[in-house]
Amino acid sequence: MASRNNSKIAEQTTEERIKEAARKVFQKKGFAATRTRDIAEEAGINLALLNYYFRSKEKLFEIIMLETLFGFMQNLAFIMNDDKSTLQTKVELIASGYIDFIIRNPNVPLFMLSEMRANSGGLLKKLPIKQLVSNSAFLKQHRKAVEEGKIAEPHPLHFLMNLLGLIVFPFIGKPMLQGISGVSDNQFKKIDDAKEEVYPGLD
Amino acid sequence: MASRNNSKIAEQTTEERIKEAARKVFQKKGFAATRTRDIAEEAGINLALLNYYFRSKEKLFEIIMLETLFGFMQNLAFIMNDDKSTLQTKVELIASGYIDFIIRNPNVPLFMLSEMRANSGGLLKKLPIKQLVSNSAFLKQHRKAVEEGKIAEPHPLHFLMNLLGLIVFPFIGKPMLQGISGVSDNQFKKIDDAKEEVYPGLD
DNA sequence: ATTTGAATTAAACAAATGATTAAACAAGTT
DNA sequence: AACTTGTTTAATCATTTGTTTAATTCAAAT
Repeated sequence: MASRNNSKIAEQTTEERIKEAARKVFQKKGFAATRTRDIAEEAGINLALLNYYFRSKEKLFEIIMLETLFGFMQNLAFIMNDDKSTLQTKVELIASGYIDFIIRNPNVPLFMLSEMRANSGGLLKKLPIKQLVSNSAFLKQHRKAVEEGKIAEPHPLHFLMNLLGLIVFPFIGKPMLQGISGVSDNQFKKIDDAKEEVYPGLD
Repeated sequence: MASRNNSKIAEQTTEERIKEAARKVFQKKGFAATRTRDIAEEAGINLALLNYYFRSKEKLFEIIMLETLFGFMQNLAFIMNDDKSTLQTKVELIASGYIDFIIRNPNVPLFMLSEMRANSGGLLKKLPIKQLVSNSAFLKQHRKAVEEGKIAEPHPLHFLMNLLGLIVFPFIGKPMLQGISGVSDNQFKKIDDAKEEVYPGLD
């Protein structure tokens, strides 16, 4: 049991500490802008430990990326596979669930979108989300709603993209729009009412 | 028309060549991931010329960023200040105009969103877009439409964000959603019909 | 033809950065 | 105590990267 380092911060192994710091810094600044020394400092550990536990910056990043992707997805997949909830409810749940998620992890959306482009598009294949989505209750309900003429957008992926865009964009676009319009910060507070703006014609 | 070096690449001064290369690489990979040597190579010039014409990587980036911002904005501002077009038409114009813009500059949205966060939020203040938007015809028409109950979203900024999100997100989210769902590329081709999906209940 | 100044190049520099090494340390085992 | 094993640290290495310098080319002006 050499794993207890009671001296300093926590009931937390150094490996966890490094990962947590890496997650924080990576998500905030992206892979390229992150220096291993940033992570080491944030974690309060020696630089060499990063390479001791994880072999390289890339390896560590890949782990963080996968975990981030997974955390982002499981929420969605869970809701989409609920047989009991209606489509309307699902949309609301996805919206409110993701809004909560983004509030807790403000940097994740842009982080994922950015890093997915440059580096790690292939990482998605390591996650079993494809099946989770492809035969979900959501898909069936959506198809039915389209047939009944309740939803204009026939492609479920477009529907999902539009929904996610409505949820995510106010957050990632905030600094830009804010800079443009010079609107104050608390005017943005109401953003989490966004769920009521999402496809209001649904019900 | 004397000084024409028609032999090689272009009717283009090296300074322009560097800027063009810088725009391309910066927009694609972001500031941190871009090496000055990448730009030099892309431009087909000697590395030192980059510092000869533009003093540093930062300076060059700032120029590219400002120009990108401006190009992204002037389109919007122009449409929003047209007194003759209706709000409905404006929305359609903004949508189709931006879709065209994004198709021509696929990397710009994510580039702007990413770099705005980390580096250069203050650059927006160097552009006279604030006024252009704040007393635009769009704003008045939007207010009127809200009073008449034709638009649910009362805040023009939210309205704009939702609109831009609907336009932009399918593009920047494409690699992600595509990876998740494993959908083919040509299924995404129809994306530019997005304008018809934007606030369909308006008319 | 010579001069002049801008444009361009090859080379090098200095700082940053990812990674490694060798030694020290702590804790358990014999 | 001596030994082993996993952990940590300080120092260093090797490469990358932004920038600079000094020399060279080139085109126009004198």
